[in-house]
Amino acid sequence: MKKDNSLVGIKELAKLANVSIGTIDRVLHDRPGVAAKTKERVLAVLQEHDYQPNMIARALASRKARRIVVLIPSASPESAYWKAPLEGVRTAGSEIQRYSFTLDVLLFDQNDRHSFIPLAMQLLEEDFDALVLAPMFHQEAQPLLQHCDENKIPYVFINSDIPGSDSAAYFGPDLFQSGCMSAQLINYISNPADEILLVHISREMEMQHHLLRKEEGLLQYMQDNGMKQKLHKLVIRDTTYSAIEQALAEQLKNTTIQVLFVTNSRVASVARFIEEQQVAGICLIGFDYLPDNIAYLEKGIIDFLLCHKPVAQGYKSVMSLFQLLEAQQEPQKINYMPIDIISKENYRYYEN
Amino acid sequence: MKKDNSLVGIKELAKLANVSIGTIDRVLHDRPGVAAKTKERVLAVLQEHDYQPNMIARALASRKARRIVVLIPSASPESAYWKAPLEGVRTAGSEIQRYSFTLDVLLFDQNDRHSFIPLAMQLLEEDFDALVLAPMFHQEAQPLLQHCDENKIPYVFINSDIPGSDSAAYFGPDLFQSGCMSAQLINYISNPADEILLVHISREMEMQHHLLRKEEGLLQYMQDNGMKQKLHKLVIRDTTYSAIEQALAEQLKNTTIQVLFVTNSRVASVARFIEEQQVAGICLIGFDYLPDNIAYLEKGIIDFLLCHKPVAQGYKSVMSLFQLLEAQQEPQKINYMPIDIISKENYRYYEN
DNA sequence: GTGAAAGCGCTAACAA
DNA sequence: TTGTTAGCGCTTTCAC
Repeated sequence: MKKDNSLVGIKELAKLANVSIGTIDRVLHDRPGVAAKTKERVLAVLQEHDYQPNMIARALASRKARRIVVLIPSASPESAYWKAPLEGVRTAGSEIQRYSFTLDVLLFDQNDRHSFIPLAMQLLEEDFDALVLAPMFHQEAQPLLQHCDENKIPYVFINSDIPGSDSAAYFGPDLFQSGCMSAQLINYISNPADEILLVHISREMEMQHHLLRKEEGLLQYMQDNGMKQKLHKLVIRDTTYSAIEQALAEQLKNTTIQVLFVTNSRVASVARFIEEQQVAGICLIGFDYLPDNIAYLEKGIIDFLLCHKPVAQGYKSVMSLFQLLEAQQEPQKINYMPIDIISKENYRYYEN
Repeated sequence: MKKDNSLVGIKELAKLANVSIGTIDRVLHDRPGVAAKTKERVLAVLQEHDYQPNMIARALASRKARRIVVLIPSASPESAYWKAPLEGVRTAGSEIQRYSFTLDVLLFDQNDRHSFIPLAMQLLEEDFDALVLAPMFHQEAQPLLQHCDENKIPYVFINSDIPGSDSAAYFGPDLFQSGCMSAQLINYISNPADEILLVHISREMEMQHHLLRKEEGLLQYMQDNGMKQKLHKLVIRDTTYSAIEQALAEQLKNTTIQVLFVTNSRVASVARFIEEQQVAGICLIGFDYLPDNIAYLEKGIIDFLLCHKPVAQGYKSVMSLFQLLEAQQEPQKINYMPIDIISKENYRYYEN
């Protein structure tokens, strides 16, 4: 109603509520030691004047540093994916450190659940105010999540979700929809008579779930839109190049494929195969803005990459917790990231 | 060298340089009234300790509000495009007001250069510290830009550029590349035997330049990639629906078109035509994430929309000036925005 | 030229 | 249960 741009400070409020600024501060932070009636009165005044705390003054005055910890996989040379979320996390970290926040990053090996356990254990002993977790290992994460629940430590999931859990938010892809998008793209670039090869390349069980959701989306779209293309499926559990090479050679010997869809970032290996074997006339689609993939996009061997803004995932995960801790601002529960389509003509300006 | 995370404040520096904090502050801000020798000594200490000012304290202490003004077209019901940059500008505005920055938005009618002139004149008289300008009217903007140059007031361009000027930065699309992207998309979804119709819909001369750059990109790509599709071109200068309807009907009577490419956000009018006339088998591509366009995307009448993150353009324009003023951080000169591809399957998660 | 001191809006420790 | 007060690191004014 009033255009008064929140120029009220605790001093004015104190006067208006007939209390001292100390009391205002107490109810602002829901600290004990305020009589119910007083609290009520103060709250009323707060509401009435739509008090907005001056975050700068707050940051300057409070010397207690809050600690956010981030527990995600490390980027391996084999899979550079996690470099991106880490970058976003770091950016957020440097932004919030002005507000006396600390950020600690703990990295585990996504191929080895045993690398996760000690980190999770360690956190049980330590002091922290919020957690960003890539929940690759549901079982192993249980004690940690329980600890958080018990101590009212908020946590958000990044990249994949544990639907049943009490997380404050999820930042990551809508895998099913991502599959639909792939199917639509394939539908546009292919003809009904064409044949499609779907390739899963992964040795991790947890990952499989990721990939299968995409497959489901693809199948659903194909069915809903009456796509007549014949769909072949190839699962490669050995992620070495020689294994991939062999599996592909085998498959392509027996079938004529026009569209090849790789359900994750390993698409570069397939591209390498296509390049080395000089397979012609295949349209190749895969995932993620990674250097290897971009190189093949540039060469025209990969046609499209889908991408879910991994950097933004990291950034937003941290910032949502910052907002929650600093301003009691509850984040949205589910935050699906954009499904970006990257090609040779637009990758240069892409923002991860 | 030292891992000392800039914990030195002006107080310590004062002690180290054997001066008072007042003097430190003077050299920090290059204010007069410091003996050359003293200044030297202080600067040495500053360097040595790699002093990083505490921006929070600075913001809290300084009561002088800096003023950024934004001069862009208003969003009309006819063309909602500018709603998006405005939104980004507003978001940035609310973020930087914490740092005692003010932001004023001045809107002109993009169809009427006479609406621009008084605003530009008015600014010549007023006090402001930085400017965001959508340079639709080059001629009319000259006095203002000159005024800025003379008074060392930094300015950035949004949405379109004036290459020769002294702007601190440009935030907007790479129109040529945008045309290339369109062509690539068309290449994927069409066959060599297909015919393409390129449609420019605009009555503004300045706009024409925008559209022509896209056309150039398209043509270049087609040539470079040996596209055999026949290309027709239609220019519609009357932007009312009936005019568009008539022009399209005329054109489609004489030619069989498989792909229709509209070079701006007016694609919704073309979609309406296709819907009303029940034209079948046409793939429609256009620009911008606007409600009307999205509605037709949803219906399956528009197939793809290209988009250059208009909200982000507004946001970044303002923030770059904020960074420049607040931290003397020079922005990158040219900031081409991403070229996003939006379809029925991914528009839900799109971030403007 | 230089220093001292009073805030900026808030937090937190200490009194009452 | 409440009020008072001393800072947080910096800017700015005023006095020397």
